Amino acid sequence: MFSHSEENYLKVIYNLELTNSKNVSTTLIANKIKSKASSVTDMLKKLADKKLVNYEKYKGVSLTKKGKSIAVNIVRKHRLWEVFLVNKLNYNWDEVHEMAEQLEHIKSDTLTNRLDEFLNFPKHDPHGDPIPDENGNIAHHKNVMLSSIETNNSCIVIGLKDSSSAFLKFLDNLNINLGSVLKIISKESFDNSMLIENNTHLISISNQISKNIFVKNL
Amino acid sequence: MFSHSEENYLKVIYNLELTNSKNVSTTLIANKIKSKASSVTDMLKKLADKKLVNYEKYKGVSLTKKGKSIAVNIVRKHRLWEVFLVNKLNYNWDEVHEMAEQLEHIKSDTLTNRLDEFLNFPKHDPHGDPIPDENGNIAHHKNVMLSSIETNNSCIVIGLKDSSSAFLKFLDNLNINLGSVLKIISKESFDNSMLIENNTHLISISNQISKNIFVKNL
DNA sequence: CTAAAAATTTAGACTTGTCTAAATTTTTAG
DNA sequence: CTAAAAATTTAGACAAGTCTAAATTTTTAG
Repeated sequence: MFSHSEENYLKVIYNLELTNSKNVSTTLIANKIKSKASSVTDMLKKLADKKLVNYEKYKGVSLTKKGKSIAVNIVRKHRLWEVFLVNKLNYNWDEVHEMAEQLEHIKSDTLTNRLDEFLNFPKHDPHGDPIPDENGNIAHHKNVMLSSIETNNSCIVIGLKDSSSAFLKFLDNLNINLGSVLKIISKESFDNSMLIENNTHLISISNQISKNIFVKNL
Repeated sequence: MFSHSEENYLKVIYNLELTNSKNVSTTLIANKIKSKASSVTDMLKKLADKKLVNYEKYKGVSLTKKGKSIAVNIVRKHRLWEVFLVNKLNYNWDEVHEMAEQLEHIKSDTLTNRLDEFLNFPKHDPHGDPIPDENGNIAHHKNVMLSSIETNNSCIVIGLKDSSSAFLKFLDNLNINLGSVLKIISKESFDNSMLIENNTHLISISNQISKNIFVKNL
């Protein structure tokens, strides 16, 4: 149906539409997939021919309904395979991205849904990102960041904005995971760092970090 | 490391070396992968440059040690994924080949071995074919075919020579599976068909069928 | 507003893997 | 043994996807 490469572009455009503006620029895509702007232009034309993106020269792209539906399906597969790797094969949350990048392109009408069932219909992947259902419906985080929680309040970690391997390992070292309950002890106004309590440990967290952790107020 | 296509050629050459002569011909490969002889010639040259096959013009190919080791690893992954699909996702043995063809190309140093462990180190895939271990060691069937069993003897089904979807469905209909115990009631000399007993059922089986079922004498 | 900078596209080339048609080699039948 | 048939290789073409370098358009700074 669609090539590995086409699927990758659609997935990347989908993710960039969520985190950036509505129309995604050529350069942004090129950086994300580590290729060149000229290569991206070529592919955008092909995707536009297939009615998967809305593309106008020099104006960037957005996904069409059809393109979005394909992208969401790739995201669904990526996240389900991540759950499989962590829950069934005992990988750590920082180890699964590359494998899932490959597994997300496996084509089968039924495999994804059987995997979903085998994993007990998980709602979130190991980084807290929501998993679209069979029909492409996907819940979205409410944008509550750790940085916005008030002193003396407690919250629970529900997701991450940046799921790079380096960031995940860093959180592991601080003993912060999905579900961790954090209490804000104090906030420093000069650098916006915060002192938080995680079980018995006191941890100082920079603003850069606290702006990348999604939480739910307790 | 190696492309999807290169891996496929190596796997096919490996399988043809087992079932056919030592040197595999261009045409045989072309038929197996449904491409053209000229395409095969091109690829054989590339594989020879990479020291994965021994290739001499007009003489066919054989795998080098390196080529064989890659091929065996692909076969290992293919068969482990088949076990996963049948044992964990409840697919039937005739439904898994195409998915496994895709999954066998997933590249990860550790994934295959973790999958192996998760599946409890299975020795055979759902069609009775042996699964190579981590070091590439692989058991081979003793070539006892159902057709060679004497009247009044019993045997147990341990594997199949032809694992095409059609043949697998056919066996399903006769209620013959891996592990089925079959008793030979009689053999017809004029067409070499045999009458066998499977639990309570009497089944007549043509010689073409009985030559494709591996068994172990009881 | 305008010139320089940045972003984007175009043109042309390259790689991988495939194909058709023609040429060559090997095998086979008589 | 030899001519026809079959198998194999070569030559040249093509599609997908990528790249560099040059041209063009848009954005930005003053």
